[in-house]
Amino acid sequence: MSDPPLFALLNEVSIIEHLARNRLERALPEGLRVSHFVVLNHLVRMGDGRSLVRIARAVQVERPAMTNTIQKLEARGLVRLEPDPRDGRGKLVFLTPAGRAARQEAVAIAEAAVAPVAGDVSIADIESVLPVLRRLRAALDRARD
Amino acid sequence: MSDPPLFALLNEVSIIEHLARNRLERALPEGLRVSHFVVLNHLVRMGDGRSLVRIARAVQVERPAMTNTIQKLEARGLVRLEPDPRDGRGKLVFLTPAGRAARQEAVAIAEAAVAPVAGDVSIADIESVLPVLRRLRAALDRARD
DNA sequence: ACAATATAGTTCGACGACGAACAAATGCAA
DNA sequence: TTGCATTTGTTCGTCGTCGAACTATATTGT
Repeated sequence: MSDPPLFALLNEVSIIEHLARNRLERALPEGLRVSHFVVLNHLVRMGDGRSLVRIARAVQVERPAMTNTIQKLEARGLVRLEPDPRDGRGKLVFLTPAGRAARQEAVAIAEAAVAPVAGDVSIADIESVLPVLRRLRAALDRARD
Repeated sequence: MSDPPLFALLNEVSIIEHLARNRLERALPEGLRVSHFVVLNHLVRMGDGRSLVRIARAVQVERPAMTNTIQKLEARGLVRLEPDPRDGRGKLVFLTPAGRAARQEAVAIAEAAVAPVAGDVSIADIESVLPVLRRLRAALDRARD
């Protein structure tokens, strides 16, 4: 009656994701959602000037969700849009200075939010686990239609 | 400019959760949501005759979400409700035979859905990873207000 | 016993994400 | 070139989850 190991793993993953997301959501400044933070983070780390679809694919949301997120970020002045000079359909997303500042602040908040658990999971633990998770992620990504 | 290891871990977790959830959602029979499946699964594994709040806490959703989920399950005849004889406010949730059958079918579907990734992640991999994740989950759970 | 507080379940309004469908622009094929 | 399929970003309708607020019942403190 016990679960296959992969189920147990996905179950843990699901609960961790939920707890971490809720925790971060509450810690972030009023109105800045986790989805916004993820996009800001992505743009800082991978470079801005990317199209909506490209960002959407990278952070695993559908295009309408990204339209919504980017509109919120633009309304907050954290992001600026320009038409793609090479593709009349596309828009390119650029970070504003305010966007970079907000991201930096959010990272600090996020670090503080997860700090309490750092004592229970060591760096070595994490690094032993990461390769497997990356492989799992890659496999799931590949298996996606 | 690189992430703290714990961030990288949570990032992988978040993506894996998203991919796995989407994949399962599409594989499940029409109208049976992942949230429904999670509840059925919980009742089979941990025993039925539990209250809504208790189930809600176990599967990490808020009470209104559980009210909604249980109402859907009841409408489908997968679950039956009885007043708690020891607490006039409470309702106890019981699985119906149809509910157990639906769960069994859903488990088979879920197993088939994740089968393609089994080749990339061995049982040994999973078991090496599980203890760390459980510790992380417990830490996050404890740190929750 | 009785008032104050907490808890179970629900309803409500807001919000984010999804799939479907659309217009505009691009790419490909004959 | 012209016609068809693809892609980009958007809008729309639906749905699930959340927090706040409410009723009814329990529990606690005095």
